[in-house]
Amino acid sequence: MTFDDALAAMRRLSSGARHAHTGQWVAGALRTRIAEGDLPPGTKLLEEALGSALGVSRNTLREAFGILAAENIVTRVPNRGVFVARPTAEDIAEIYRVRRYLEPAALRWGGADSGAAAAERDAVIARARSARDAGDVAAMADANQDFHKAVVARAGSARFDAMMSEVLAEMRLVFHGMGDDPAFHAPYVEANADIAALLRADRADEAAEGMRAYLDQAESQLLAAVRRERDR
Amino acid sequence: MTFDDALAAMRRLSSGARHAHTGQWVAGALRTRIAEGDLPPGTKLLEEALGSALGVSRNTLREAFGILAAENIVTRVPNRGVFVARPTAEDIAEIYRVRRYLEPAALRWGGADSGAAAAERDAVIARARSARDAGDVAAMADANQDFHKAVVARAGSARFDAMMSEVLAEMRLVFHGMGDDPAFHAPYVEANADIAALLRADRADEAAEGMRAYLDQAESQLLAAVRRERDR
DNA sequence: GCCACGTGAATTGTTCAACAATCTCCGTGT
DNA sequence: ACACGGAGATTGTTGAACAATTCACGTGGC
Repeated sequence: MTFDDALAAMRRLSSGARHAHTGQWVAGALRTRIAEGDLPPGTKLLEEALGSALGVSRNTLREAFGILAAENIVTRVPNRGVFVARPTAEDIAEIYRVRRYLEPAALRWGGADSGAAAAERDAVIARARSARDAGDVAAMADANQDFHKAVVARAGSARFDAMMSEVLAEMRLVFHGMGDDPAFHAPYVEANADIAALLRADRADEAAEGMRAYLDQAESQLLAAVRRERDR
Repeated sequence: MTFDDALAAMRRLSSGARHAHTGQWVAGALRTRIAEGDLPPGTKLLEEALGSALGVSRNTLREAFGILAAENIVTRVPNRGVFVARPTAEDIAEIYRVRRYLEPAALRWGGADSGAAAAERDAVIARARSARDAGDVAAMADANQDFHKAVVARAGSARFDAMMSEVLAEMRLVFHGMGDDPAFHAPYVEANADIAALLRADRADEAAEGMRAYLDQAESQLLAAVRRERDR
């Protein structure tokens, strides 16, 4: 049966390509569409339409919805359907609440970091700087997210990594919900560099407190921008 | 249509009782069965059998499995089925990794706590003490979990509360997987009280560091017990 | 004009029956 | 002892069905 196995594997790779992974697959497809900015916040996701578009049954699509709902990327309203999440002010507050504990904790108690980790942070910062100088807002936002992910990675917890990724995915939704102002991300490039410098100098406690102040300021700036957007 | 509505609501409450909630309902039923200790770790959850037992279709049961899998209460092995999770040593390490950041962070940065929060902690500690004196292991474990939940609640984040609940649910699975030693929980009653005292004295930083040491010790003690159990 | 009120269509929640893919178990031959 | 095949059981996925609920819209009363 080995030959048939190989055949089946190839068929799986080329064509439709899945048994026991369809739900994950669909969830992934939707996740990137949403992160990319197609399917903006508030969009209603019709089961029939999406199911036929992706070539999966309504049941399977539903499973994917379950996954995305658990990640807060999508909102399920009973008997009304699922929508691309549109984070509220309270959602933003919760995002920063999470970050304001998670990131400082990872800085404060993450231990002395390996040279590799420090090098990776430096690379991310360099990427952010060149994106800023090139005026590439998307790349700047990406690099910023990568920096904060790297900070949390110091904790070495898969769970925290996942939580941070979810929270940052929600941040993307916030940005997609409003006009993406180029001047918004720029100041944070050097703020990140400052944190990295403190960390490299083994001043973890100061890095942690600096991060808390940083996040406090970022939150109020973002909330102000959102309010401005709402009253426009 | 108000009368028909009321009728429908009553019918819903009395009989089968759900449209748009069945998945949650089933997940909840399974969750308590597992937490209670029926369905011990490693148990295979047959779709056909469980579905008919709970009076739901295989599809709906599957949705419930998805919810529980996201909570790490249940393990999904593709094409093999779902099993009540049997936490490995690495899982235990991850649990304590999470707790070792989350709880100290909540202590350190949770701010001055309200009298209500302090009073609730004291009540929990009193409950733990009387359970210990009465030799009621289950009640002691419950009170201990409540204390640590109260600590994390200082952060005021629904997300952290949920994460802590999940992690503690996994801890229950660990305890169900081994013989529940009465002498195991007892020492932690006073350790909790010490943390609470530091907090009440506004010595948050010491409370945080104390908690880290506490959790370090608890982890190695638990890992040793698990290893002992494995080699039995 | 405008608001309460059905009424019918559209959509979701759930079930059921089927089938393909995969795993498990068990005998067989070597 | 051990690889090799099947037969049966279980999971993964689909499609169609139906009940429950919401939504859109036209009607009538004020």
